[in-house]
Amino acid sequence: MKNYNQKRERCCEYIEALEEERRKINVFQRELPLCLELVTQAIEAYKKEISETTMENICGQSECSEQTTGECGPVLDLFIPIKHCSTSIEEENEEDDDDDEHESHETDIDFNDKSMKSEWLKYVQLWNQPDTVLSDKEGSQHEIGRVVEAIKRNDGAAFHQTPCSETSNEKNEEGKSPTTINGGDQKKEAEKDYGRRGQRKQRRCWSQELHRRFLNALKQLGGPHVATPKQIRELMKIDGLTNDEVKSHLQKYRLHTRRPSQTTPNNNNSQTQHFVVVGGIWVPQSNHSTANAATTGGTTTGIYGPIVSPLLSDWPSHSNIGRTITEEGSNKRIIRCSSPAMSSSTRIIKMKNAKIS
DNA sequence: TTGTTAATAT
DNA sequence: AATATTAACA
Repeated sequence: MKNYNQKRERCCEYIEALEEERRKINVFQRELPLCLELVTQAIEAYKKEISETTMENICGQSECSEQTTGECGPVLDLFIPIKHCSTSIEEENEEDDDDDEHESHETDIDFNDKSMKSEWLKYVQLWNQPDTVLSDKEGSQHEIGRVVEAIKRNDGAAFHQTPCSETSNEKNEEGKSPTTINGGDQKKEAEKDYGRRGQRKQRRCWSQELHRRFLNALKQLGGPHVATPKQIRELMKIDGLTNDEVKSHLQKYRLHTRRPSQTTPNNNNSQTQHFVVVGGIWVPQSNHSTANAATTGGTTTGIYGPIVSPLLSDWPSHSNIGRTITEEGSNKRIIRCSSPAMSSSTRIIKMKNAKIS
């Protein structure tokens, strides 16, 4: 009776929300085929349920609906907490994107169901590490587990230029302690896995979100040249993240930072920038005067790109990570900097020292 | 601890 | 080719 109406109404709500979701996802059809499929399936399931409920209502029977509910309800609850705010995954991203202050609540308030779920989702997004996340409630839902797994992989691959490790992710069930998410266990796992043969940790993909946090921390600390790995790690508040990882990422970031800007229009082909050796470094012939600036690693305006802008942009010079894919450079302008690893002041100093001593 | 470099893996 | 991990060194 009223049960029926309620149920029906709820289903309609779900369906509506799902369809909206599907519209959004549709844009990323290519990148998130499974996600799309999942949502579609869910919609179907709910439609089916509605019709079944109708039948029940007519016949006065109530029985088989339980199954369908059991099957697709959890999925929806997992992905679309309609009750609260009809968030989508992306919106969730936005949420902890700009505001940095509310990180405290993050650790405080969770432990009701919803927060647990969002935590879960966060981890799904932030890490490509497959294991240790699905804690419980998979008893009846292998299917969902698989789908989720697939989505995780897909998501990881979709948003990043590097395909992460897509293939090696499917050996994570058995009886392992399923509860933990943090780094300690990851390490242990890694040791277990690679202990015999090698000792390489599983490669970690720096997802957009992760990188955003990284940038955030960087911003707060005053830029890539003053921030230290430890500080960054602490600000990022990702557990399992190690200093070394941050260090490595920071290193890469800095390299990007001091790379030549893409500004030089290569239209004139014979445009090989002429470099001149000044005091042991390569500088563009045009302006020797910037040599000093270049060595300081500070505000170089010479061959090295603008440095302090990265506060807002993802990667200093070029990046097809985040934004629209801006038609990759069809022409390579390789000549750039003569020595790729030629870097900061320390190097120069070292060179000098070496020569002196 | 941090910054670099180089070797190696993905 | 780009990235990530690691070890070694200053």
